[in-house]
Amino acid sequence: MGRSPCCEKAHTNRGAWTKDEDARLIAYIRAHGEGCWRMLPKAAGLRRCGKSCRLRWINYLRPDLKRGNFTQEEDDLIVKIHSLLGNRWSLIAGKLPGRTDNEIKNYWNTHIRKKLLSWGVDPATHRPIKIGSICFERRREEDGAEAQHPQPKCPVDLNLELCISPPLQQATSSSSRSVN
DNA sequence: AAACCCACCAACCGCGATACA
DNA sequence: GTGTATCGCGGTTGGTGGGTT
Repeated sequence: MGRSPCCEKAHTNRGAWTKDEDARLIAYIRAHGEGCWRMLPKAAGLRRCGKSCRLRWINYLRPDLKRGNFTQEEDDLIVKIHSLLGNRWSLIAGKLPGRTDNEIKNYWNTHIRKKLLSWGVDPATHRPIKIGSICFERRREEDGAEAQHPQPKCPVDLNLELCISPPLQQATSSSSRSVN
C-alpha cells in the first residue's frame, strides 16, 4: 500500500510563492504562532499544502533569518561540522544562527564542495582524493598539471582529518552526538 | 542580438521518525 | 502492540539570471 499524498494536489498552488501568499502566511503565524502545519493553509486562506507552508516560513520568511553571503568564519565552521556529522544539514544549521538547513545545503553543493574538490579533498570523507591507489595530489605532480595550472592550496589551519569528538567509550555506548 | 551554458537557489518529493488513538 | 497521521529531514529538480560564444 502506497503512502497517501500529504495534500490534495488538484486544489493546491505549486511553484513560486506570490507576495500575497507570503503576506497571508506571515500574518497567520504572527497571530497564531508556528505549528499544526496541516491545518495552517486552510486557516490562513492559502491554497498550499502544509509542507510547502512550513518550508516557505523556515527557509525564507522567518524574521530571524540572516540573508546574504556566508562569511569566512561560517564557511570554515560548515566544513568542520560537516567533517564530523556529514550531511546532517539541520544539525549544522543549528550551529549557524540565522542560517537554514536548505541554505547551508545549497551553499555546500555550489561552493564548498567545489572548493574542496579543487584542493583535492573528497567532500564526502574530508580526506585527500585517491584515484585507484594513487593519491590525487601526487598524480597532479606526476603529470605536471600543477606547473601549468597551479591549484589553490588547502589552508594550513583547516584540519580536514576526520576527528570524531565523542570519546571512544561514548561512541560505543551511546549513539547520541553533539557538536559544541 | 540570439543562442547557449552554467551557477544559484527556491521549492518539491520521498521517506524515516515520532506522536497518538 | 499496531496502524495512521503528521512532522522534519535530506536529496533532487527546475526556473531564472548572468556570463560567454
